[in-house]
Amino acid sequence: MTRPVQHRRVTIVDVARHAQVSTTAVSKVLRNAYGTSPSMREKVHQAIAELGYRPSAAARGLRGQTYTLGVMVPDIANPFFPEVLDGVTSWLRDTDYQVLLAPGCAGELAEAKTIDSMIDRSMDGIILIAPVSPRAHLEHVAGTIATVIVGRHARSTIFDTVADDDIAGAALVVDHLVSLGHRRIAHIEHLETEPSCIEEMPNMVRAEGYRRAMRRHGLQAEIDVVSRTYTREGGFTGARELLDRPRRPTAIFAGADIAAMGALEAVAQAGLSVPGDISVAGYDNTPFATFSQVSLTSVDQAGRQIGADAARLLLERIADRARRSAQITLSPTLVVRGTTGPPPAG
Amino acid sequence: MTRPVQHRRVTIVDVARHAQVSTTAVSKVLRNAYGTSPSMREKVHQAIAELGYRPSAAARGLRGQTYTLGVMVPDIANPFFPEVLDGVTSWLRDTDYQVLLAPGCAGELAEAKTIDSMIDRSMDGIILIAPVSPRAHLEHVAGTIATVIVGRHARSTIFDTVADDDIAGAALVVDHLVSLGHRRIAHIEHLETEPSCIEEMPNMVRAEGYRRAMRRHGLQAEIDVVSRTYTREGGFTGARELLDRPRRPTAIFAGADIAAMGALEAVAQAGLSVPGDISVAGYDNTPFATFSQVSLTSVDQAGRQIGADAARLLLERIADRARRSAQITLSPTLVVRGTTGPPPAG
DNA sequence: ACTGTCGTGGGTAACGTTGCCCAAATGTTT
DNA sequence: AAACATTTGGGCAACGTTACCCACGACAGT
Repeated sequence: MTRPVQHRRVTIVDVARHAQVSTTAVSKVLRNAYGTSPSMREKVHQAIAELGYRPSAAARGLRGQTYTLGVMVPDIANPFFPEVLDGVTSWLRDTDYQVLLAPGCAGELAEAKTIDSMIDRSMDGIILIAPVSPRAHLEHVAGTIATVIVGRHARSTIFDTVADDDIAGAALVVDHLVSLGHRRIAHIEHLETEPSCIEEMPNMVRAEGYRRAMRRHGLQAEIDVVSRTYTREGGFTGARELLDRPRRPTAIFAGADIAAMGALEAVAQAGLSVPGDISVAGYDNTPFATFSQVSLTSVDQAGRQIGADAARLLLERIADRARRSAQITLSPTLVVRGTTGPPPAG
Repeated sequence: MTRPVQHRRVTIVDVARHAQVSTTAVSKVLRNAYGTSPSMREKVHQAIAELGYRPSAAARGLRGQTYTLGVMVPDIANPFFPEVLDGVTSWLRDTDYQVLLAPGCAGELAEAKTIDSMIDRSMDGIILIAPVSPRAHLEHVAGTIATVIVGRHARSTIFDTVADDDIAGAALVVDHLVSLGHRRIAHIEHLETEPSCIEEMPNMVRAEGYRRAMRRHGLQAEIDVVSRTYTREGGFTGARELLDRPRRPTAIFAGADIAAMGALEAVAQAGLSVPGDISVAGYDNTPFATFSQVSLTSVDQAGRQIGADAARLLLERIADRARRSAQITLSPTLVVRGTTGPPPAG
């Protein structure tokens, strides 16, 4: 039964004393800065190991770096985001940076609070995934802290962006469905309740891509969009509305797998079969879509790659805040599975 | 085109000057400490608002509190954890605390690194979900930082625990299957590669609960456990092994929904129907299980409640580090759905 | 009038780290 | 041999906040 004594934390001063050098020396070794001899490095490293010293991020933060990167995800329950996160962390594996996730940011207000809290904690940089804040606010944030924005189709001089080509992704789905013989193809989009900087958001671009592709195929008269959210609930009610139409669509393209999931439920509940009576496609190619009982046709936007690129850009921007901004656009691919097929005859 | 000037951060000194009071006064108002008159509070609050002041967590951390709580999750892709997290954040909604998530902790080494990084960042407290570290290490951590452990069936004087009664949960599944007429009920368990403090882990307790329930029904001869991991892959290969048995089980109880998902795939791939040829049950009652196309019978362990309890205990422990430790055990319930039914005749 | 007590406010020294500067010793060029 | 460059190490002052003290005036009870 060891007594849980409250030890005072080992500091750089303890290490310096133990290694018989100055605190400056220890600090230099820690940051492998200029002006350290091999023998000194040796002594210091040994002292660090013997005392089990760990630098205080708080004290470092007060002076500058914290070696902490923040990632904001809009919805932790959406299975697409873990994949992006995985890309981020695996890119940072061999660095000194620690990634921390800020969860639960529903709405512009909560998002601003979350971003502020990351700034307050002196993080070295942040990755914002599909933020809903107005453009001007993002610019302001990026002026304060190194920032990479994922998903938004924006171009700024002070932040970098990584996004999927949502126009192309939506076109892949429409092209696929048209080539199967569909004409009445409907879309379930995500609509923010607070309308700010709409046209930059990935969901809006997907809807626009759908419309353009439909027009390209001469199907402008068949364009049919219902506005919900990218959630199971949104997909469910959206699909139900579509199924109640006098001329029911023969295919539903949901802007996200999680919405497609809800749509599939609505279709099943209506007693219709997939893809016999109606085809359903999603977006994101989440693990759920690959599940063989579901086998959802979906657009793959390479979440891991997005995450890795975002991490890389963030490190570059931390190293040089004034460097030219970069915009990376990744090309999506279509993964055809069992939920899409030819429309019913007649 | 606003020029992105690098503003110096607004500090407590600026606020003090602007409000014509001392920094001490501002600090007191911020923490609503003793010794502030209403008029002073008024002045300070106005100055804070006018300057847009935000306290630096780094500086606060150096002195004591950071108002930051850390949550470690073992696997961000497992859909059960978002639910727990949701419970945590909703309980903390109206407090000054910010929750940060530390992702990706596969294995004991990565876990230790993650915990250390939270301690380095002077977090006020941490919630560890199903940690795999040895008992002694957890005690040591809890001696350094306020700690609540979720999932482990442990009892300590210095950390609190919240767990589901996994023995009872496993029994619910076995009882249900037996009442349907099953006898050959197999179990897919999760086995850590690094074997430390095995018997405390929820997965091991579930397996033990399965064994006890089988014995209670006089089915000790039918006990059949395959060891994998709580992943889709683990469930898939585990189920395949079970299906290849000369005397194939009539029911499979996977220790987690995500493993049950893999098991369902293996069953489908073997050309068997659920629940006609074989029944499948899971654990956690994740959103996936509720999906009507899957309709997985599963044990609900009230993730939101677990998270809320953990948050509450953590705040209590932060307020009083010496208080008696608490152990909360929640009773699971069984949600019967479509993947379980009577065994095939003969 | 004299001692306490209370309410109100401020001064100051940390907390642990790092960037800037300077000093001494050593090596290199003219 | 003198002048200069380079390497090696340390002193010191921040960074922004808070806990601990002390000072002052007002007011109550002797």
